[in-house]
Amino acid sequence: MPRVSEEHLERRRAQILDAARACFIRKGFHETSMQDIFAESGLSAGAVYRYFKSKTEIIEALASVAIGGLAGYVSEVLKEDPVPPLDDAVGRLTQLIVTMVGPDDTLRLAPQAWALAMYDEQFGTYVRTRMTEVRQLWIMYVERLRDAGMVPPDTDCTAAGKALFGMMPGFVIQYLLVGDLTSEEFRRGLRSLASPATLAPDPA
Amino acid sequence: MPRVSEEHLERRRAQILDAARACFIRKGFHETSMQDIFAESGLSAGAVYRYFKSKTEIIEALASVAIGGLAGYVSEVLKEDPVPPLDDAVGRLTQLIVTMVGPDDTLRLAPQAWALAMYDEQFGTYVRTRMTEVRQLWIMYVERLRDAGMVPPDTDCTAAGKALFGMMPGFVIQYLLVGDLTSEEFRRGLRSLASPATLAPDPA
Amino acid sequence: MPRVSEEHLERRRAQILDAARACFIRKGFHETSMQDIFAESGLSAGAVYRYFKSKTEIIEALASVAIGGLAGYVSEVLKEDPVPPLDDAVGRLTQLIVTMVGPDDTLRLAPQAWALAMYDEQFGTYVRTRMTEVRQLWIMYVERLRDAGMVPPDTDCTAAGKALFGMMPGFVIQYLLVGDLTSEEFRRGLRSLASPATLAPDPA
Amino acid sequence: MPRVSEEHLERRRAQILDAARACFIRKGFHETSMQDIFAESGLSAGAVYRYFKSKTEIIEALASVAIGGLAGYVSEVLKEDPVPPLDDAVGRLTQLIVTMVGPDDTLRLAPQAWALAMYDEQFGTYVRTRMTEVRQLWIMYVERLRDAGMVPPDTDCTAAGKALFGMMPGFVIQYLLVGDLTSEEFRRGLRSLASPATLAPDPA
DNA sequence: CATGAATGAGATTTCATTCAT
DNA sequence: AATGAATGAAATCTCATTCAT
Repeated sequence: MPRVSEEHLERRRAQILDAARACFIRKGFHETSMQDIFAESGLSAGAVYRYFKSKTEIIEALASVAIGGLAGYVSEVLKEDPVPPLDDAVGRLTQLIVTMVGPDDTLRLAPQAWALAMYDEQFGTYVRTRMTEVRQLWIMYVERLRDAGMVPPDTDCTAAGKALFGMMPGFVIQYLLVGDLTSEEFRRGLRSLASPATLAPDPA
Repeated sequence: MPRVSEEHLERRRAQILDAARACFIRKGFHETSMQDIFAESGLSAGAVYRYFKSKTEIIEALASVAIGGLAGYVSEVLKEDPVPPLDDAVGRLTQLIVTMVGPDDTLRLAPQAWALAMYDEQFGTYVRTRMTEVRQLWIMYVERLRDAGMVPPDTDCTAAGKALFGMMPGFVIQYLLVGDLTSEEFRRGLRSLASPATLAPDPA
Repeated sequence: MPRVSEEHLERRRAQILDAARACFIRKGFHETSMQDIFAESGLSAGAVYRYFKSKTEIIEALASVAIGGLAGYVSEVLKEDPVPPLDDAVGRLTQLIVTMVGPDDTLRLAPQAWALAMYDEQFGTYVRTRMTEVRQLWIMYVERLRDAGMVPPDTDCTAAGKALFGMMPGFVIQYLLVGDLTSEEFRRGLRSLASPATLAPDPA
Repeated sequence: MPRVSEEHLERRRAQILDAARACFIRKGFHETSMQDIFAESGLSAGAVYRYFKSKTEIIEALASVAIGGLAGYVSEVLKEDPVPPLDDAVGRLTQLIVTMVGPDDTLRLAPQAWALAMYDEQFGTYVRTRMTEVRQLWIMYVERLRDAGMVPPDTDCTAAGKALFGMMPGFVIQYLLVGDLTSEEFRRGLRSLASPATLAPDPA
């Protein structure tokens, strides 16, 4: 069935990734065997290996999406003009996470991707790079808050950006794993904490 | 025959867990083979299997520590009297994470444990339970903040507790995986954000 | 449909054999995959299979040439009139081997063909037949030496022919594998040994 | 069944090599599957892989013996004092080949080993080294013939040694593959050719 | 208590070959 | 005539686990 359209090839790749994603969510990267993927996709071994040259390549394709999938949207929200208030920004991004998990479950693989990054040198490097990029968006966002007078002029924007970026994994874990957290509740929680009264007296 | 001291048994178990931990950190749960653990521990297959009846049991032993290891300390800090300010509480607990990673690397397994919990029914249940317990401590902490007048009386303490609890995974990931975040910086970041000026106007 | 010239077909066959030969020399018959041959020839699977109905057929086509390729020339030299002296005959045939390896490397497959003949019933029969034919030429050559008075009248021509034929593999191996033997040196070596003084006293 | 004697280990290795040798002779290195070796040896996959870490290692173990197996004996014969006549030396070594094929068929693998050496870089180097060593014995043998006055004083001993060494592969192939040559016949053939009358007139 | 040889199912990947287009 | 996607059996090797010693 040769001489096949570019679109056909693309569909096949998607078919394989869909199958692999389903398996990985159900059983994990390593407990999923290639046989599982053949069965789930309805393709033969040879067919799958025509599109991906190893299991690792499939894992990395999906894990990369799980890690980088949100990046574009984060940028969109955080660069909005005028600069959105913090609870809006966080609330909309967590909301986005929720809606994205729906149609394309890839985000459910994020914890597995973090785990993989902890011991796989190469994938770890990729993940660190992507995380640093996205975190940089948060840092720039805090700089804009500062320029807008919404945080004090002497704010350590890098530190604040790291703290904000750090809210996302916590939301993801509670949303995906514990399963009892909504975007709205998270936002509400944030709002109540945003007061100097919660802080230790300034050391200065 | 036997007649071996309780202490001896405990030492053997520790020896095996130490070896397994080192392997798991280096290669991950599933890429680590039992033979890797035999080699790292200097024990024979038979010896290891006398103390743990399967690889799963070893994984679960360590993953449980990675998940629950901090629980006791969290309680200590959050129940302190008088109730510590938010940045103190968070700062001390992230500090604790940092110092705990030193002597006993088990915490480095936390991301792998989260990942495992995503698809392993039984372990997932365990993790959810433990997380909920620890999160409950944060919720109670917010209630004490409220009683002390440090957050408004109408605060949704559950929501706020979830938000606070959610800071921890973000710190862990940035600390372990990206490797460029200190406890002090995280705290500083939090402090600058704790202001109503960062928030959208109250919808009410 | 078709309407393709005989010449075209012949060219395609040659193209495939050229590619296969290159692969076989580089990687051996069995380590070479059909996909290697497709790539080397620049043809598709379907195209190759139109001209050869199996990998075995390709191997046999080339192995046969490797075994039988010299036969015609051997005959030419050994049947020359007047009968050439032994060192001339051997020298010219080894020389021929050397010059033949140049333009068409097929001879480099000879050791693989011998090996194949050792365990492949059918190919072994073919090789035995061809070897026996060529060896017969050597035997007839010795008979002519005898008739010309160059070896004693009671010479066992069969035995002597086998001994002479046996020089060829030794030359091929040293030439192809060790790579430090020339036709001229081989001939010189032979000359110095051709003396009754090297022999044990006649048992008679 | 641990804590096993050195001898047991040695027996197992031998058992595996025996099985592999039988398979390799019957089907060739590459047509023999590891399953074939498991079946022939009566051992499990795991057991075989405890003793040899790859199929290649088994092939090389046997191919090395096939190549180097005779070396010790060659030395013994060629260094004998007084220096044995050429037909004796060749006759006794071919005789040795014949008797060695009997009890331990490894020699039957020689053609496969030559073939392998043609394209396997590493094994090729090994084979070249061993061949050069053994050939050196022949060269030294010719030097002793010269010193004993059995060949002319101006003999090119290297060339003559190469020619003599070259008789062996020819004998092996005719003996193993065609199967109609005896050591005695080969020797007889040599004797009849050892006369200056067979040679072209000296060019000098 | 401890050893470590042995098991054998199962993992990933390759490969000769076919056939719809 | 030619393509090349697809097949699926089979290849090599690994691994958690057992049990005779």
